[in-house]
Amino acid sequence: MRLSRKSEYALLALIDLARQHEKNEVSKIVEVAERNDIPKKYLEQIFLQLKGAGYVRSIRGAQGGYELAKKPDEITLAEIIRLIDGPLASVGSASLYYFEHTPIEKNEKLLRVFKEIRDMVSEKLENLTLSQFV
Amino acid sequence: MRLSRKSEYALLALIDLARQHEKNEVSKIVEVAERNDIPKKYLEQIFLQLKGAGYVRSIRGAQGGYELAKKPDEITLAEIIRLIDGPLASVGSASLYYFEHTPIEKNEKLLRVFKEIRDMVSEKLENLTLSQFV
DNA sequence: CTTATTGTCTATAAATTTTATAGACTTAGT
DNA sequence: ACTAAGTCTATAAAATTTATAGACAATAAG
Repeated sequence: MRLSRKSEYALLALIDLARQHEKNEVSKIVEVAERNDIPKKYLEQIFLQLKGAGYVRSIRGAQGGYELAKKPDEITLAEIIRLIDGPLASVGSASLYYFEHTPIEKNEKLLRVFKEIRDMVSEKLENLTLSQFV
Repeated sequence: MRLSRKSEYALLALIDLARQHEKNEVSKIVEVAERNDIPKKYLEQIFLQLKGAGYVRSIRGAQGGYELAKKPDEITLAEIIRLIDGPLASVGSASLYYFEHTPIEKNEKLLRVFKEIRDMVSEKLENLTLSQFV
């Protein structure tokens, strides 16, 4: 899978929150944005999406901000990338979570190769959590 | 990396040519297109690109067509995908052939993960040739 | 030597995705 | 009240993907 800029931002922002998590601190969007060179307005949207999926919690109003909604070791790279970018697989027809028919199915051996690659990639990303990157 | 439809078409078309290669036969674009359900006009462009890169040869005029310019076991999946889609890596900053700076470089450990994934994927695709799929 | 067949080349278009930016609104602390 | 922060929805600019169109060039067959 190709990571979008948005996924890269999401991972960096979550790791940032994971660091604050250790200090039991809440971060404002603008702080996370500045620390990681992420456009603030874009990060707002990303956090909303992460919040909708239950990875972060927000506190509104003055002195508000964001914090992780789970422990850093309970959030894997795989689920974040799937949330933001969709399939980990290289082709839709090799994807489990986002299957769709694509021309490559015409050649079974070829399809098998991309399923094997998907397996290697998922295995790796599903076993890495935010806690490994703080 | 995410494979584009175009890459899927290119692989299928090349494998088709590899089959004809065994019979020492030339294929017309329209034949390859029909056998593999590829839009003919799109396949024209793909073949032109593959020709430019030296993977296929064309014979012009009546009774013309396309054939492989190399032996099937001399063409790897990796090089075709790189030609059509660019980087195998998930992020530009983990790519050797198409390196570019991206935000993820801010976290070295994270970058290392995507370099490891790139290595696994390249290793696999560089060791598979068209001959394995005829 | 004319015609039919097939590849060549370049432009363009439609759709989708990516990468944001804008601004009005809501909530909560002081 | 006022200010600081998150919320929500719309929109836009750019890039990429996925083709389609059509005029042109080369070659074989009759």
